[in-house]
Amino acid sequence: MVSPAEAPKRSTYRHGDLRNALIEAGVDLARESGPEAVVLREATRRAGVVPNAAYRHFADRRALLRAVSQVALARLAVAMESEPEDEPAGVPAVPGYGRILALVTGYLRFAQAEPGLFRAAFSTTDMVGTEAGSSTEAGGVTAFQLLSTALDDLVESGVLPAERRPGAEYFVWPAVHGLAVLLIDGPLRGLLPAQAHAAGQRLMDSIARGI
Amino acid sequence: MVSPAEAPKRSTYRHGDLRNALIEAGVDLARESGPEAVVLREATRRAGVVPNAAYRHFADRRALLRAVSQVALARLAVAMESEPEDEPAGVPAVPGYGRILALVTGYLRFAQAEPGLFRAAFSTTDMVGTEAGSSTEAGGVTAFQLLSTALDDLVESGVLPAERRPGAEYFVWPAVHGLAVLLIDGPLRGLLPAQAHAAGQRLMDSIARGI
DNA sequence: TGTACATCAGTGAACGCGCGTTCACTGATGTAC
DNA sequence: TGTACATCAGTGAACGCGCGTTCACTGATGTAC
Repeated sequence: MVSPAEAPKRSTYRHGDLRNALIEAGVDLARESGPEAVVLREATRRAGVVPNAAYRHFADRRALLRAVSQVALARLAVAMESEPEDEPAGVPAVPGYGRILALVTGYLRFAQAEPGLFRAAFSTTDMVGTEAGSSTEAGGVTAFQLLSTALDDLVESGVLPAERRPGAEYFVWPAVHGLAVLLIDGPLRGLLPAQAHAAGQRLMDSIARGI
Repeated sequence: MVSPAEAPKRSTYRHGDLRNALIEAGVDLARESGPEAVVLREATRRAGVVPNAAYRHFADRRALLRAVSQVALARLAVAMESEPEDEPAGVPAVPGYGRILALVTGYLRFAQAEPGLFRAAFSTTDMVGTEAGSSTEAGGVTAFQLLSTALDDLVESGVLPAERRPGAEYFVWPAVHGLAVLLIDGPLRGLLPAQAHAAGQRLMDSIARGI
């Protein structure tokens, strides 16, 4: 129903890189309709392969979803890092603050631009490298880590008093994440990206004051 | 599979209050496994009724979920309001601040005690009375409204400068909601209620400073 | 360089499942006379 | 107080669907000789 000729007829018997093809299909599904749409049969269909072929590469449906989730987390991190660090008038140019603002803006922008993928990122139970300092296996850096080191830098440059540092990410992150979530499917859903950006700015101001 | 004798054999032909029975069953399902578990057939099963009987009271599955969601929102509000307003040592007794702290604590406590119901509360698209000041039809008051009026009181009692008031709930609420969400299925999942409470306290301190 | 063979990725067919939803029905209840 | 009847809440049976998952298979590929 999605598209008539979804399956790209293989010429070879072997697929070649089915595992990644399935993950990519799963990512597409998540983008379109969120994590609950990451469905084994549809993923195999899109990869042009028979349903049970997936079991050569994933133990079960959850395993595929987990892989998709990790990709989503990685993309979120990339979106945060690649957000340009522009510092307009208003705020005095505090070193390191612009960095955090950019990360947060990237976070919110990603959530709004890719709600399905954003939800998929946080849909699975085991999140990589966010807690207890476990390093990322997938070869990326997580949103949480980006924020943490940015806060560390803030301390290092003397902007943030060291005694305020501990646990600061448990304050900043929830605030941003909460705004993102409410923007996606909460009562703030209707907001345009521009309005969302403004809300993010205001949030960041308050956070800066709070820290 | 859930329970052997789930269906409470009716003696009368008519059920009497099937609509509410279905909602109540739906609420139970949400409590047990979240909004995606709110399933028409199971709800009718628990109400001791044949599946299609539900269509006398709900247009479709989504309509039932919507009703369940409203109940969940109402219960969240009740949990917030009934949270005792104790003000321990540390913080100076600012009038109205204890109230907000209690609301927030109730919010977090509910999210952690009833994660499935909490998720169900925010699962549906049309949330009652949260935006544009639409009043609650269900006869309750929403979390958002509680917070807003508490902030109003804070201004009235002179604690919060009036110029800081506009949009304050768009800062406080996301922060609290974000913490709640991350506590439920995010990387902060493992935290014990006591730890969560501490995190909430710290968050509130930061918020108070931020406001 | 050529042949035999083991590996194992993808096939084909099938399963049981629970779901949402539609249909024509039936029989308890409340109302009009 | 009693009877006829309309209403409409719940019944019974069935539909088509897509899902996850298992089974024995097959045939392309890479390796050993």
